[in-house]
Amino acid sequence: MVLQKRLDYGFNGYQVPAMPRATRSARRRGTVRRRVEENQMCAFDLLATVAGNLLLEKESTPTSSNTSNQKDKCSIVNQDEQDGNKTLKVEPCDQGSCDKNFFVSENVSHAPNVNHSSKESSFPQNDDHSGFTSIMTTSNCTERLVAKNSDNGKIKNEVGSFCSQIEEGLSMYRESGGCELQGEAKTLVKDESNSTGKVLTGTVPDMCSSEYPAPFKGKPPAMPSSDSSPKAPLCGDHDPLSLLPSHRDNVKVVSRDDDENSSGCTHPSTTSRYFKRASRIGDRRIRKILASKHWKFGSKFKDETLSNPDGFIKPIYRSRKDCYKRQRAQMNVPFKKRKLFDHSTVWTSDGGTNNHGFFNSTEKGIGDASASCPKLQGGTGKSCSVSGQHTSFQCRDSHVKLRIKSFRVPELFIEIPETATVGSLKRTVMEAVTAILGGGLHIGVLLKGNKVRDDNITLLQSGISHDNQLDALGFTLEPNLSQSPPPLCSGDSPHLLPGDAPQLLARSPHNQDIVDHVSANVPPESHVACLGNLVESDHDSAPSPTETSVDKSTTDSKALVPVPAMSVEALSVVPALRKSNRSEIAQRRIRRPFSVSEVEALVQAVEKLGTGRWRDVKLRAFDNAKHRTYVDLKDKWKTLVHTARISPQQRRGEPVPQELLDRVLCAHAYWSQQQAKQQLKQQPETCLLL
DNA sequence: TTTAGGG
DNA sequence: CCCTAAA
Repeated sequence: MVLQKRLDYGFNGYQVPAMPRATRSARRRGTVRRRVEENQMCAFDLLATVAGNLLLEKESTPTSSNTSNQKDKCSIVNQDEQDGNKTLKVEPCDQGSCDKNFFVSENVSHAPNVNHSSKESSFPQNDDHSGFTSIMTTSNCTERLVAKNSDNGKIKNEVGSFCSQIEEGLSMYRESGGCELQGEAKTLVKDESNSTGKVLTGTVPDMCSSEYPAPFKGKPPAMPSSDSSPKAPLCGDHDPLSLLPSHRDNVKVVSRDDDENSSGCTHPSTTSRYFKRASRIGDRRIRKILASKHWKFGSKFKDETLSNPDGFIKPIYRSRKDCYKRQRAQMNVPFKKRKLFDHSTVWTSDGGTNNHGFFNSTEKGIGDASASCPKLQGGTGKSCSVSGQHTSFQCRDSHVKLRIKSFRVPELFIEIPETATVGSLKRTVMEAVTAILGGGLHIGVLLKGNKVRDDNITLLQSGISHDNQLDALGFTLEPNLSQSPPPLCSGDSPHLLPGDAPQLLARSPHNQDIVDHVSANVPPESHVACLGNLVESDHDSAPSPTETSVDKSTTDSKALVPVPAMSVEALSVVPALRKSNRSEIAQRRIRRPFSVSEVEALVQAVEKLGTGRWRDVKLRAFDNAKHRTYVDLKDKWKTLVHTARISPQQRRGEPVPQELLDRVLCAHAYWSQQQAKQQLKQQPETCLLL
């Protein structure tokens, strides 16, 4: 069975300067967007191809019988199962079957995301900010190496082995801090973790200060630093160089750095919320800040144009770092405000000569892409609709032939300064599209407006094979939301991000230093471009090997992405590593049990601040732990109180020292009393007033 | 955005 | 942890 699909990527819409809202759902969208952004670099080349005409061809082994039980074969979207048959190949139209195969299949499309692991060794309980901030940084880099064979445009399909290679190869970046591609070694980032990483395991001195309510003064909380984080073996660190693909003629290395971490500020909100906020913020930021400022630096990059030897023009992604640095330098923004800078989704794209263009895929746009489709049950969604036609349908041989006239790209929102050139606009759009494409696309199948979710049913079973249904058949491109679960190495230490892409940013996980942009090191003229992608580090000590949180994947991406022109590998590789199937955009955050040290910190903070001031508690004791929101802390306190009241036998999970539980009860009682007193005081007052 | 609580 | 009403 051969399905030939021609893909025309159309924009569902893009807006120039319009920035969509920020709704609660932004969180999800933000996440999605983030993901997209994360991977954006991915397929530049693909983009080019897309711009032209793409043929999506699916070749599946023909099933001789209609009753083929081989479900997979019928599914257009692949699943996890690696079935060669399910692979979608994107090929240039003119070549019906050449070796250029872009694998779009999900199987392959797992981006090598990295996990990030972060670890906070302890809660820095510094009072506030001064000393160190925590940050973890993990940058996840999404990296892609794409090899291009310039000859004849033939691309070698080396996906299988390549994927693994890449991942490993990338890891090297992290360690060495430099990558060498094609004989060019560029230092992208230095991993400073070793040098700067100090583990803070102590108690915060001030905790014992007089602030502590009288009742507790007597017992200054001792902070056991139980948290020493064992360093897990670095997974994925292998001899990178050897693994790096050497055959690529042209490798484009793009590094994206997220500066989120660099700011070093922690956000009180949940990670997922971060995204939401981030995206929103990002927009705002883009709108407001970039609009006015970006071109300050914009000019700076003007001259940077990179073109491949073979005449391929490669857009260079500059790191936003520069921009951000300036901004930061200019403003000493208070904690809350600084948040705004986090997760900015904007990166300056100077595709060569102009860098005025900023591309921002808003949550909505991207989010819709992925999210809306499923919702489109009534009919094909605007953004998701794909005009598809079947050129022919042959029941007899049980082959379904489809011709997809065009694919619609989910909404793209682009903001670009008025002063930007048309060329930059084009590039910006291109980048936006690339970002989406590079994000590891999923193909959605819509039948009469309903999304066909079950990939295992046959076309026959789904009804797609019915002639009359073909008109109702639609395909959608969906951002790949799936997260790549961190490798099994659940190292607490950030260094360990096993499967991760090389982390470009210097991280000092333990001391949680602020990571500054390392990307600065990258010479402008180098082919290494940095895309600014903010990395959200959550250095949580939570070892969650199985973690697949969206947040993480989205957040962590810092990447150095070598993107060779038109390489199949890029697509196949990147996506391949990615975990799939989680199309759910918003996933429940992974569970991260509080460690004893965290509990300690929490108890200490609550003893001091009382209940009801969770934000302060967060700031005080968990400022570095981005993944602990004040809500989380509040919830934890709730459970702690509960735990303290029940018998030890009934308790589950990591045992909390009785001493701590006692303090919990004590503090809880104390503050409850205080609260009651407060109310009593107020009662009379109100009465008097009345 | 935070708090406070229920789920 | 999530979700939300309230503030």
